[in-house]
Amino acid sequence: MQDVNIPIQINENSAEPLYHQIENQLRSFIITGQLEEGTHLPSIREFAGSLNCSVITVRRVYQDLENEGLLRTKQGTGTFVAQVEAGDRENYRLKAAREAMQAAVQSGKAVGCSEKEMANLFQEALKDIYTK
Amino acid sequence: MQDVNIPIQINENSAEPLYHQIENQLRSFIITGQLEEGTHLPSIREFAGSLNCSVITVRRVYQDLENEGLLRTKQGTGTFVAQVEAGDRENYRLKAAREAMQAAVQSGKAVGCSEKEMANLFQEALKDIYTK
Amino acid sequence: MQDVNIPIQINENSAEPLYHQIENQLRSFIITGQLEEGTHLPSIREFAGSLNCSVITVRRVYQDLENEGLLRTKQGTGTFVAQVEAGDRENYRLKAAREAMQAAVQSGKAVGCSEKEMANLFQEALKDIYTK
Amino acid sequence: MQDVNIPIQINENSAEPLYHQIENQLRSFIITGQLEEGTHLPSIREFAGSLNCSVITVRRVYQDLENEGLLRTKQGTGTFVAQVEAGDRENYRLKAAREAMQAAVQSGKAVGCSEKEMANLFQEALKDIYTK
DNA sequence: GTGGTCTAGACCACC
DNA sequence: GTGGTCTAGACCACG
Repeated sequence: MQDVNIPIQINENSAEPLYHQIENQLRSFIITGQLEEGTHLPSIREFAGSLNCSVITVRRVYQDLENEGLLRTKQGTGTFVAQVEAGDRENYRLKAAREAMQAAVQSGKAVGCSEKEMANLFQEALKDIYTK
Repeated sequence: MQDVNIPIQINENSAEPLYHQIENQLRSFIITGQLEEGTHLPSIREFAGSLNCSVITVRRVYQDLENEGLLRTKQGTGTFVAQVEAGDRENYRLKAAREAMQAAVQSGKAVGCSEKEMANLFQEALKDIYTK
Repeated sequence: MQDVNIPIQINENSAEPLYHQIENQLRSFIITGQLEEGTHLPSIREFAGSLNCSVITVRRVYQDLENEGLLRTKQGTGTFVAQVEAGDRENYRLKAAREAMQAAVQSGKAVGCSEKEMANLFQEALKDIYTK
Repeated sequence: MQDVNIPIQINENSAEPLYHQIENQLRSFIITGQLEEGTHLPSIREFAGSLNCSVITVRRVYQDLENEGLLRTKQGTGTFVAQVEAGDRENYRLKAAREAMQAAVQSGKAVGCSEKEMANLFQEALKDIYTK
């Protein structure tokens, strides 16, 4: 149980809601194990200050993730990273990636890409992103 | 110049806005050539009726696609599929697919997927979607 | 799909949060079938007005129940009672009652009640409440 | 007058506030006679240490139970179990159980349980909890 | 018109 | 100090 600094990147120009951006990144940190079980997250007020947003926005993030079972909060004490079962963690980890990939292939098929073209796009994306 | 029936599929449960679903499918039909240049689209009212949605929604769709240069509206006559240059068509065709693929790979990396895992997800998606 | 009047009872003196009271009663109406699938709920503004509370409170209620899968909301259109599978409905229906009953018996055992005493308390409660 | 070890069980995951859990269990021990009149309770600090919680929490517990007349505090000496009249003891004993049972039956009725279903739930709870 | 997001600020309960 | 609830009010996206 220790307090930590959490490097959230906010994109103000994105159409994605603020609370969504924060949620997604925080979820990633938890399910990849970069934030360990029991870690004491910053208080909502503190986090709001460092993110330069409203406490309500942070509260919503914490609450949503608590509903997902990734956080545990105790009144008067703070908010902590919950215990995540190994199986659940693996499911969480692949769920977002799988959904995005299905969507990508779907939209490729919609505009008439062949399987070969899709494979090229995939290799291209892989190279672009994993060598950054 | 002929009037046509356009098979749009609406998913009521999707979080994707209605106008977006229609736009994307109509765009696909145009850039894949399933709707030929000069084709006379249904009137806003008629289309709204057959889609069982508001005329406002269809108006927005036509307007957005006109702004993209895919449609052309003639006062008092109707809305037609515009001329699409071969190069533009190819760009259009790959743009959406490429962006979705980049997003998918990005989100995979975010949750710590290895390149191999991504490749598996890709093959899985390919099989799921192209054999449907 | 029709608009309805929903008789929510607010107890201002209760320690139970306002949004909780509303949620619980609305959930009951849905899972008991008193609100049928597809029913168009009042808009958040309208409901807030008739409940004499903030729109935010109503929004939270709708959102929580949507997360539970009991409601479905479409931007610009409104909020509707979702399709509830028969099995799910039965589970929902008994879950709250079962939990309360377990808690009651637990607390009875904690203060040393015999099984016979508990049975008396149960019969007493049954008579008090079901003959009202 | 003797010092004792008091086996309080804390459930960290419960939504029930910490001070409530402790209060309820301590109250049970007193009214069931498991803690006899005159028993010298641990000091606030000592108890807080063994429960691994804040002294503030224990102070609140002692104070609440003193207000209920179940404890008696003597400056500089400590906190003791007060005299409980036989009638009061019986009232205390049944009060919590009766209230929980009424609440359970109420919530059962709210979701449309028949009296027979309630009886089944009661028997089920009785078996679950009294045979543990 | 509908819901969706974000804000500032108040007051309470808990530790 | 912590989180929990509720408020009023603004602005945007959707139909």
